[in-house]
Amino acid sequence: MAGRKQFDMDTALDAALVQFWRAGYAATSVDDLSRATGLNRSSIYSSLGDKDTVFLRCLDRYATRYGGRYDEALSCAAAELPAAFRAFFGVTLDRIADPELPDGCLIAQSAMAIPTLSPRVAAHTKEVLGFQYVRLHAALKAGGLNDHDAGTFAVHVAAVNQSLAVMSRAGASPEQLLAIVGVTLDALSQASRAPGRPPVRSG
Amino acid sequence: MAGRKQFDMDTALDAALVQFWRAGYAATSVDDLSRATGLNRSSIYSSLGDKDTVFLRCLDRYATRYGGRYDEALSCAAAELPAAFRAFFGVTLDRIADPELPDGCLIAQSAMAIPTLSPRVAAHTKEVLGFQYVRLHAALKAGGLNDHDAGTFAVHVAAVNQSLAVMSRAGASPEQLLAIVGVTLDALSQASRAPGRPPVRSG
DNA sequence: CTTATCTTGAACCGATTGGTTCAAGATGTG
DNA sequence: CACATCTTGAACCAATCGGTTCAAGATAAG
Repeated sequence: MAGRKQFDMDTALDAALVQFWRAGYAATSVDDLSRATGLNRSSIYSSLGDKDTVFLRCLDRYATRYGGRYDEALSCAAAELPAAFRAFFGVTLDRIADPELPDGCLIAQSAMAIPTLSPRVAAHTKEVLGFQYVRLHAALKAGGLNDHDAGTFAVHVAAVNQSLAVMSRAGASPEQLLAIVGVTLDALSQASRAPGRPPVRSG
Repeated sequence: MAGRKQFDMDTALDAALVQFWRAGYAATSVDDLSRATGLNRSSIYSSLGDKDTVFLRCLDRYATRYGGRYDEALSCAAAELPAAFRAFFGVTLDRIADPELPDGCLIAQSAMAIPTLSPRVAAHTKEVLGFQYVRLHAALKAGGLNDHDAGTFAVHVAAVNQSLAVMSRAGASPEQLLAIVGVTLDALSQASRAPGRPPVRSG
């Protein structure tokens, strides 16, 4: 028919994603998005939608991209549970080590900001976090853990994974991040080796 | 001399603290502080300082208040290491369970927002986080762990403690939060029982 | 009551917020 | 070229942002 799109939607969304990822929702203005994407203010509203919509798209983009990598890492859980979870944390650690990407985690950041987010965005954030729990729980059961242990470790691993974002932003070294996940991986292989004994005793 | 202060500084600072704690730095305006404290806009600037200063005061207030409780919890580390750390996490869990206080953790929130904070506030946030690490490291050594293990568990415990804030904001149940710390406490008592063997093997 | 201090409300500042509208220009197709 | 689409810059809106100033009022000590 006529003039095609002159900007790359993927590139623009990636730029917006990095902006939100670095500064968070509240500290990112539409002008910031305009600067980051190189798109005009009006183009953002006509092509990407309002701030909330852009943020939701970025959340989905982030979740889809890294969710796939997490799935891949966990795919060998049935055969080698500890190795699978070492790979799982490796996805996060690699992302943190990438100098082109912001530290932290967009999901964790959004979770912290939930009380200030619109109901739409808040609900979506919780949904994405729930997905990760399901993913982890399935992998742990595939690895031979019983239902209770799988639930325990799933929420623990999810929490530790989120904490890497906080600690990296606080200036933790790669060695320190490795130490954080090391304790968890050790506990996991212990539980994996002795599947009969409940690994968590609160007494 | 003349007219005394007519507002309670402690009450006002507590109100400001809760506001920052709930909404974070970026999502809190000076008007929000005015509403929360009940103080007039001009009174805030004359009595509490500008936004950055008020935030710094709240950070200190938060750190002092809960830091003391953490110290108290860890005081029995030399005698009963696992019990001390169960009490340590208990401080955080009790705070989360308190319906009058916001979920999450002001320090963790500030750490996530570091890229958007002023250098002054960012540096202070890192400082406060460093204090907690030192506190944990000392307790772990007092409990009999060697230097390497103490460093490993100190950063792990600090990370897990921060993660409780994220997970609670994301809607995690008290049982799930208990499961998160349960894995860590189990790994710790394991290491405490076998102090010779390094509890973290990355192979 | 006088006086010195504290507190208040309100106005003001320039800048920025999220969001909308529109006319002009760029683009590539037919 | 003519046409339809896409993109742009700019202006505009009401609202809010952080920050400052100041005169009026409240307060309690002397």
